[in-house]
Amino acid sequence: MPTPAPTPAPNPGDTEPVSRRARPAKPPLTRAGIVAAAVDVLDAEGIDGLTMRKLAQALDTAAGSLYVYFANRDDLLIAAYDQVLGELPLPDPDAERTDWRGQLTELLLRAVTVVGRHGGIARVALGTIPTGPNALAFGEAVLGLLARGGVGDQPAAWALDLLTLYVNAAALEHSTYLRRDGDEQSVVATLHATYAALPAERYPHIHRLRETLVTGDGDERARWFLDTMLDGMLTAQHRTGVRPT
Amino acid sequence: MPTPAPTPAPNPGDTEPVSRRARPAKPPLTRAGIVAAAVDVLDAEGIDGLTMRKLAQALDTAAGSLYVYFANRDDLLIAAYDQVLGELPLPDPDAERTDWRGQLTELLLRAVTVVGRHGGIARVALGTIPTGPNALAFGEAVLGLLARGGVGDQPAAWALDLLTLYVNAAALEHSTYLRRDGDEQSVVATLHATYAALPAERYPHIHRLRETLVTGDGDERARWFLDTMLDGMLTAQHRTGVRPT
DNA sequence: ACCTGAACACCGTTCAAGT
DNA sequence: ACCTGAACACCGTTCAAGT
Repeated sequence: MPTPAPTPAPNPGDTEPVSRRARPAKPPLTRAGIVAAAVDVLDAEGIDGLTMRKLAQALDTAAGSLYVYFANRDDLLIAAYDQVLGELPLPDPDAERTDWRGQLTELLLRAVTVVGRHGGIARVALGTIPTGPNALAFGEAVLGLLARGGVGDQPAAWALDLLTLYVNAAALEHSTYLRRDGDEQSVVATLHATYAALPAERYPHIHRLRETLVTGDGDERARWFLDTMLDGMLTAQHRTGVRPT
Repeated sequence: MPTPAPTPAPNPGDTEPVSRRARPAKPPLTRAGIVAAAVDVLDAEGIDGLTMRKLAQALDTAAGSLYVYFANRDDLLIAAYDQVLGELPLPDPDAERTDWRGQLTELLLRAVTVVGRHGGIARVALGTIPTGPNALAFGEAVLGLLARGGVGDQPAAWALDLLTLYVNAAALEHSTYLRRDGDEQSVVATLHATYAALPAERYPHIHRLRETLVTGDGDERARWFLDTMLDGMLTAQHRTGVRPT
């Protein structure tokens, strides 16, 4: 809620007093204020429930007013995504050589949690490469940790792309688990039932792995992914003689 | 129950052909026919352009009729996704031990291409685990190849999840490149310009890697991903003493 | 059993008119 | 410069009524 600025002292040259008794002169909207409200609506209603009209209502304005600050709904969603990413604490880039691998793991897990808790906003970052300030700061942090691990330039660049993709896809999946209709357990139970009902002759591997396929929560899978990925990258470097500094 | 009104007296000025032969008794709709038409609309208009009303128009029926065959639009999109996956040729599961790694790579690349050429349909497979018949067949094929490579059960299960995620995310990205507004080159050029414009002091790693970050097309990145992933999985197995059969 | 047309309750976006 | 209200051109979904 924006609080009206208190008038400090009667300024002689002030052009202010226009006597607007009709309404107590709402302060103008701002991009920041709109984005903050957008995240609130997002959390309450999900990304599909975040409509220009509902957002305007939450801000006590008309839908058309939003177009002064955002070109369209997509533009607004992109801003909301970057706002959400801003909740993610990043490792200090100047910190001395602590455990880069552990830090990268924690950063990745936190990113999935943060993005995944905001009603499917992850969807706007899939299919495009986010370039908002917080997305860039995240990228910079990841590249910094990879560089400290001695990962080469091209692998690091591609790894950033892949990690971003993973974070958003995992976050989106997490979002769907958090929906009203069913928790993670029931989703997993349904999936398991689907696998268990398959004919073993036609789907021998799925049938054999029907338990294994649904084993492990998001954290466990994310850790496995990152470990495997980094092992693979370091193996390749070992082969080509590159060494961590 | 109200008695149906008797047939009204024929209107003499009626120019409308009363005979039913005017229209040759349209055959009833089918799920398969609707899905096929849906993919056509999808290819022409993209996933956001695939509306129940446009699809009905393409089928020369009313939008409401579609709800006899599909519970809602999401249900239809899921069916369209599986239909698209059906275009993907799968390796013969009975083939004798040929190059499993090469086959897996080709399967992955083809999957990205096939799913990516259909107007963003990949989006419906992100955030959920597809369980249509063709999605299951794809999963069975991937698990088969991994098993032939001697990959353990849990890594194989998680790898399937990860590969599915990658295919759909990469396909979605590919779809956005194929949109009318800009080809891949212009998207990449814009991204590169964004990186190049960043202050080097605040984003040293991104600035240093501004060229490297935009190097490599989808194929190259997919190959790198799979190679790295498999290297990592086989390394871990090597550590724990598991051996390919 | 299936299809139709109309209705309902919404959308994003634009724009003349106000302040 | 910003906001408002109304309008435009759409949506997904439901349902009584027809065949």
